[in-house]
Amino acid sequence: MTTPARVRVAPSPTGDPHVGTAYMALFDRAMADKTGGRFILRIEDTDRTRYVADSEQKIFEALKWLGLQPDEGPPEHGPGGPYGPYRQSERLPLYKQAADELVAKGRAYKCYCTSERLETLRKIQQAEKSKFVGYDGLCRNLTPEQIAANDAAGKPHVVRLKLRREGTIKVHDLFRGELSFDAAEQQDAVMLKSDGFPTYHLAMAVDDHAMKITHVIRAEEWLPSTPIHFELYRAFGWEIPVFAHMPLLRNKDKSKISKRKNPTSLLWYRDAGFLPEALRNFLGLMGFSLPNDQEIFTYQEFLQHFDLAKVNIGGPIFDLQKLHWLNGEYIRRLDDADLAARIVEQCKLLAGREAELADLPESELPQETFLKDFEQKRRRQSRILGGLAGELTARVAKQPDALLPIMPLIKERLHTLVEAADYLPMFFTGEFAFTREAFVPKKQTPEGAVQALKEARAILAAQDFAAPGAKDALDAAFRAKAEALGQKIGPFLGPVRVALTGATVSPPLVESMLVLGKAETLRRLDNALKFLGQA
RNA sequence: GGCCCCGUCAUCUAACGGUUAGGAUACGGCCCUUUCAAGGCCGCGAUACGGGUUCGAAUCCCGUCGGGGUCACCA
Repeated sequence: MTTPARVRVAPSPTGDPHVGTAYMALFDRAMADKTGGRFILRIEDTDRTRYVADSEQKIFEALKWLGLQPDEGPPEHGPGGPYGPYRQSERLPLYKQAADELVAKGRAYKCYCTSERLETLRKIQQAEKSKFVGYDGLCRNLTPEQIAANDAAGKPHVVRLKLRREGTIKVHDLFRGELSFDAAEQQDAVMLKSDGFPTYHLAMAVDDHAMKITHVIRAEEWLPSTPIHFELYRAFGWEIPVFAHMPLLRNKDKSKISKRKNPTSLLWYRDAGFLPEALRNFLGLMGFSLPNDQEIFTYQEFLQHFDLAKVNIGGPIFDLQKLHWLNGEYIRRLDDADLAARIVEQCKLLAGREAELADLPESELPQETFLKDFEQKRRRQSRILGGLAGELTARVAKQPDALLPIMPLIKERLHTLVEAADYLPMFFTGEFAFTREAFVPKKQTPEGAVQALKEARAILAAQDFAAPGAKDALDAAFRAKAEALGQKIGPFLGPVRVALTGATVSPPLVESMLVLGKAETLRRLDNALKFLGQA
């Protein structure tokens, strides 16, 4: 039952690595691991007009980041393998040979129709509301003499698959079972383009066959062209692998996930401070579930329960809000050293990218409210974090565990690494642009603020920060003082918080003071008093 | 529009043909609290609709409706 599967992910290098690629790669990786098989990365670079030079490198990095490395793939980025080359542009002779074979067998033919003719044809068909839209087969029955004449005249041509005109074409899908398509509605698809490059259809079949792929796990958008693929395999006389059409990831409006409505670049998720294991977990939740309502799981746990046949094929909406929650869960489970290291890495990743991370004009911001807020915040936070890179790396270089004491204070406040920007700066600078409003919220008075600062200063000045139990002692002292003044502890510590952190929202105060040290804490209180004109 | 796929809370999903249709996110409330979080408790909230089959249907069948995908010398 579990013969080793050979599966592949086959992205085309046309831009940033896509979240859908990672989604397929996860299920590929699981299928290979579950069966003791192999996971292959094949680069489908047959479209020269859309080729982006550094895309392939990014795809590989993104898969590595997610821990979804292939077992076989282009040797420049990894393991290589016995079925190479793994880049379609390096396999051109194979496709030519395959196309020739089909023509020789009478299963394909040369077509000399111009793209102008094709376009006109399409327009007419659409205008006539014709049931059939597609190539009309004009060149299907060219005589050998006509073909020779065309070739002699140097006319460019494509090679088209010669499909049956009647009956039904049966295909099989792992999830949906047998599916029938009317042969008359299929068109003679192009196999070889006039530039000598293959189309997806030919290249996919030739390579999957040559690479001994057992399971074609791909997106549902391919379902309509599956009849062509089955007929192609049949024309060659090859064994047909199992086809499994995975659901499409969706935008909030249920349309297929797209750049304009949802972040689709894996690099975006990395930049925004999502943990690879959290994103991978989240992708695993899309269409699959573990027993006992378990939502947070390691790859090993996922694998333990994985069964390709149990995938839920209703198209899941990619809910960034839930990923945000899940990422927070993962961050909270990180130990302090790990979290600190990841924050430092994130800082380095973002350093020097201020221009790229500038605020977006309203018109370029996403429409959806959560995403819009997230993107605005994330850009601001990214700039702050990037700016901290130098200071952080310097401190860690001097003292490797310098950040450790801070981690417990911020860990449970983070949902992404980038959100550390909201809490970290106060530990590295005491120079704040104070405003009077911050010190004096509604219902409070300037005198009250000054008094609170002075009282707090007195308590702190009398306390040995290094003493055991310093935290509890300070807690108690602040509490007692607030009570003595007839105040609640919250409002009492308000001005102190602003003095110490420059913000009205911060990590817990007393713990923060202990991290800062007595001298720095007192200095900041004095600065604040000076600002309020009460030094 | 033709063809194809899909249809359980707003979202991700669970439920041998027999459950008060479960969990999670989000949202609301309460508790905890030093701000913000985190955490705890409670609440809101779904089997698209109509027919069958069956003692019994979210589950099987048909239809309707809805959503999506696809109709390139792109993948």
